[in-house]
Amino acid sequence: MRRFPCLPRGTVRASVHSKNSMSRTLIKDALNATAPNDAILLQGWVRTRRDAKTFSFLELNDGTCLKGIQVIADASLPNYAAEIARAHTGASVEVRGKLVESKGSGQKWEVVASEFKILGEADATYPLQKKGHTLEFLREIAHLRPRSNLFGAVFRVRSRLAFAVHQFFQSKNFIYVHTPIITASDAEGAGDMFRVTTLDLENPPRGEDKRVDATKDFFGKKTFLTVSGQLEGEIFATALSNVYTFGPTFRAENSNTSRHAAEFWMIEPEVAFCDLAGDMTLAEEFVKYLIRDAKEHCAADLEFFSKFVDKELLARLDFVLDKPFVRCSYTEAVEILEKSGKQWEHPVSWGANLQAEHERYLTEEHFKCPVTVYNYPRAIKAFYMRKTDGCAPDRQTVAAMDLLVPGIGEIIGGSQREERLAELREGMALHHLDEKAYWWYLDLRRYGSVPHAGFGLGFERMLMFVTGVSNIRDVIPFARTPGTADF
RNA sequence: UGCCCGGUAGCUCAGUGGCAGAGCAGGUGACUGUUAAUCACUUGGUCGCUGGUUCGAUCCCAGCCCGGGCAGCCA
Repeated sequence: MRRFPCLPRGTVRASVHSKNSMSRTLIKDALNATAPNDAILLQGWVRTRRDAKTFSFLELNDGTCLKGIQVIADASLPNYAAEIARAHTGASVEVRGKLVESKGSGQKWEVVASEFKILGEADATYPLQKKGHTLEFLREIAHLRPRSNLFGAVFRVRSRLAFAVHQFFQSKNFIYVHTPIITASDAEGAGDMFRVTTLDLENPPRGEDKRVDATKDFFGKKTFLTVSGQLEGEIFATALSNVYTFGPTFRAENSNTSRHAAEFWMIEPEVAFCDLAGDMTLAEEFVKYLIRDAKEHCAADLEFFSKFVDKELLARLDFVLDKPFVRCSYTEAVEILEKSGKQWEHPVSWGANLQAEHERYLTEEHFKCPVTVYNYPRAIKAFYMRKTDGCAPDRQTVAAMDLLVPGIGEIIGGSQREERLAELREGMALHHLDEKAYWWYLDLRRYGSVPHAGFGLGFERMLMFVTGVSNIRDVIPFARTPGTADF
């Protein structure tokens, strides 16, 4: 659909093939009208039809907002008998008529049709019914589910929040960096990677040792889909000061949970001249900004979620906005868990990773609030995290932090990075990494190194938190999970 | 990948070792400024697949496939 800049905001030229040039009004704008309108053109999909003796009610939705608009099609319309019978749920239609104040209750405006045309019929096999469907069923018809109330709302919020991500960082003078999707570094430690290759898998080139010869591959070496843009982000942070990435991320783990996907979108800010405390503050501000933005710009959609998905959603979002997030060191967290008197499936002890049950207890039961846990044992965290000064030898920690939220668990993971060359090399040795593969990363510490920190926010997990939708597959247009890459 | 639960009409589900059920959707009719309208009637089935037990299996057993939940991995 072509947009014409001369038209008022929200109007779109109906079609270059139209008999006349009346502009399309989006249903969102029609519902927000401040005055009646004698000539209006609506285009959208029929949600439901109710027939009276001498006319029909049609509820029309075009995805621009949650609500549909009520259209009155009178039996005196010349094509009424033929067309109205075809106006089933799901059909696409074009309506010309008058926007008038509704005689019925339940809506302010409605459209009395003077012309009514079915553009695309939807017969009885159309899978979306007026009744509610299970999320599992809707996943199987991911090509049609955006036409449902829930998924329309989810993807409107997704779009808005993606925009808000940029607004937040741009307003703080962060530079947006496009880090590569294809990467040759296979030891970032963030999980299994998808191999990228153009080699003939049936008959790959082999070296003298009979092993597949990766030097014959497209890039002359083994390559993978990125699991994180962080290392490249650090390159730009140590040049442009404040940067962020926002793009797709890939993990080839065989994870079958409601909060893992093989392809997801991650936001990774990286801040030069910043320590862990500053990193935690930025994370908290960021999360609150996104929530506030959704509440402001997606109010109707959020109300829908709180009515049909999670009754406590709005109260929880307000609560999160009102309170400062709790900050709790790993060592304190372990003490809390040990003193809780709970029977843990996974035992708690200093040095062991916090398990989901532990994280859930901290954020949902003990603090009842988002919690940032920081300073984790060095042995269980990544090589690039900054070694904490002055630790007891058997309790060495690094400046890592995880932001935990009720219902979802970890939504952000971040750290202050090790900026000291000697300590970084020590960390790499500890994790058995080959320095040669990271020569450029080490160079950042050789030349003008600065303290810096950053984190990764899982965009879909944030959407789950904001919408109350409890499965990650339902906040991604087309989810990629083990065994599933449909559409 | 491990543990657990499920798969019966288009959808949501009930059910039984012996003729396959309901609600909704669809169809027909009635009624109505209706709001997931209402009322009456009505069409609709490879009971996930394969094999086994049995006179007889949708039901019991085994294997497989698919979906979901939880755990691990993490964002």
